[in-house]
Amino acid sequence: MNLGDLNAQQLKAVKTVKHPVLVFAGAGTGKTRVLTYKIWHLIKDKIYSPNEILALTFTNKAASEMKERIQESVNCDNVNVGTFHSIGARILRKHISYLDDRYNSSFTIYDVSDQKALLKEVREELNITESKELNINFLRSQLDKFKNASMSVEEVESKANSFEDKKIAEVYKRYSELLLSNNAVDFNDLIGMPLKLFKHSNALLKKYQQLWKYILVDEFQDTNSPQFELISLLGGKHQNITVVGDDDQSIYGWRGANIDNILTNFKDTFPKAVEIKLEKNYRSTQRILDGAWSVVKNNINRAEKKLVATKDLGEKISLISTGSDEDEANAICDSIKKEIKINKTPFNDFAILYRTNAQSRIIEQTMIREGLPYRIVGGTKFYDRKEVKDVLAYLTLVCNPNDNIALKRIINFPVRGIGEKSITIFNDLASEKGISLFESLKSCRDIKLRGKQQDSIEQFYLSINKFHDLLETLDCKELIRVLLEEFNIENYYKNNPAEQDRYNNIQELKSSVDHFSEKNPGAYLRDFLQEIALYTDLDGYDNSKSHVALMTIHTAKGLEFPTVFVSGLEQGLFPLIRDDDPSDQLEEERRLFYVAVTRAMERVYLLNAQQRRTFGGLKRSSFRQSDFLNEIDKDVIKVKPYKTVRIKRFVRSGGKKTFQISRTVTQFDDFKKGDQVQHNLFGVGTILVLSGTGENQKVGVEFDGGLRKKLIVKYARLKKID
DNA sequence: CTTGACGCTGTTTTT
DNA sequence: CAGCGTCAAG
Repeated sequence: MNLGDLNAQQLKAVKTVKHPVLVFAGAGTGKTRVLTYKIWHLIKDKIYSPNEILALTFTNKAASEMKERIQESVNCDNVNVGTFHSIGARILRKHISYLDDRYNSSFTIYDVSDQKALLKEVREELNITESKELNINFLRSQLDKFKNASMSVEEVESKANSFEDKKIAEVYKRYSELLLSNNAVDFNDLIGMPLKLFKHSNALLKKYQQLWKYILVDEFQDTNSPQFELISLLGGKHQNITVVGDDDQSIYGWRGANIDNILTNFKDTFPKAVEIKLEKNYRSTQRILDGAWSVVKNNINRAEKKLVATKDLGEKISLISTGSDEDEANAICDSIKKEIKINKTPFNDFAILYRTNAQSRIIEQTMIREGLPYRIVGGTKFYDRKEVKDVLAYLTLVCNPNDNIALKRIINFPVRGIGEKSITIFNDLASEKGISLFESLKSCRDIKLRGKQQDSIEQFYLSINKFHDLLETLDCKELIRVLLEEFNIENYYKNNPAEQDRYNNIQELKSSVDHFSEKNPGAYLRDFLQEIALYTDLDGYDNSKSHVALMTIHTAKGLEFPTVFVSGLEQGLFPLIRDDDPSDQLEEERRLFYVAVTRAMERVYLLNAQQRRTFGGLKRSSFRQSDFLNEIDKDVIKVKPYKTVRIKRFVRSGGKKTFQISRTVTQFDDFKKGDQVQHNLFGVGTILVLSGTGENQKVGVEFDGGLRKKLIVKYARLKKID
């Protein structure tokens, strides 16, 4: 590393230390570079020592990449780099009981499905299971809203006027009580509770202000109000804070991200802030940037800026309109094959992006049929699988016996003959005695149950307790093995031929525990559980493998690919608009489009379909093309005609003559007569004759200077010049 | 208490 | 097309 590697603006961002710094860093302008160079600079020039630096990111992937780069450059691993949520969890592990002494450091982090399970209980308790309006998803979104706005239960209660609002307030209250008695927190609490901690204890705040003397924040445009408040508190005293972000890439408004944090709030809170704009783009061609900009510039709420490419103009953006989602997928696969044929591009140069996860299905099927290797990043996560969650619930309960959600999940798995009725009995007993549900299992002998049930409950209770006592002495690696054995979980799957996938997933879980335990010697089981709770599928994504990457645009943020396909450019899908849309939602969709296009280094394909199957093929809906395609600068677009021809082949089966659609051939000719082409050796030429198609296409070319050559497209590295 | 069949409903994006 | 809840039968 060398400060000479940086351009003037980057250098200024790195060297400005004694002021708050706000860096507007457009896509591909070296945002991560500025952050890592700055940390390197702070450490190397002994301005701060590594453990005095706190760097916050939004994804684990960004955090570990930054860690790695710091490790390489200054060879130290004690810089505090982490996601907001993981740093929050770390603070809570130390101090959570200060907030309420019924909490302890073994608390569980609830994910969405745990939250839903808890809300289900609340709905039953409050007798609102009949209400369609107060459904679980709605309630969850309300709780999210409250917590993103740092509203306490009391505040919500006092503002509730209508019957419905009062019910929602009741839900919030009961939900919070149950979290407490379960010794559990939700995702929002990982930010909200440390914030509360610092607000309540000035001594603690001071301690952390002295501990973390320099703060850096990545993707600052994605911060929500509690996150902004948290860094304002931590950095407010010493004012040593650098935030880096791009308002054009703010795409998490629905999660509470407040774009005003980067546009105005930072400058209001830190009036001495130095503002720096990075507008030199090192990633994309000028046409790609122009195309992306021509759409996002229609937003009203944005800071005025325009990226300049350091690369040349590049190729035009291709627009392919197809008749159906199947054809869209075909067009993508054909285009990939063609690029591979002509340019010898490896598979991992391509990314296929979409607005919703549901779109991946048809593309995936087509990729399989065409024999193209692919990898879906994100979507349903490994740790969300039922069997994996079951085992995790065992581990969770062992760590935190107060966790009723975990307990209920496994009390009858594998089957112990304990149903709803028995649980109610234990529940009553627990509230009568004022003990946890788990503790109430101890008294199973005093309860009207069949002897067999009593035996199995007693066994269950004693075993969980035993593992709980072993937590400190047994390594996670061994613990999971003994546990799987003791509760007969592994055999349950192993002996059932229909459950082999699940058995394999359990094996994979075991190896992920091993991996964790080797990477973090001496770590507790609860640390593993925390890592999993904050894990996303992106974290395991390795783009060095030769696969085409399929993911949502949200997941793709921060990544780059030579060639990017953006599918589903249809009004209603992208932009995805609902009936009750607030107008600023369209602006966020535009930013999402901007993010999608600026992932590309060399080539962009925009695709849409007139008809698309929804609800797994049951319904077919028609769409008109996306408004974004009207907004985009026509000069950077090249419309590619595309049509498919289905070949019907007659087959005989059992005397009956039927036909099959054997293959979809796409008329997507690679070269036409008269095309201008570029050859590595022979230079520029014109195509005179053509023969064969697809794999075997041959061309006769006359190159400048009169040289005539006959070439096989597959081997000649011909490039078409637009 | 468990199992299986059936009908309903919902599709944004994720730490 | 799921994933859920409900219901009836074993």
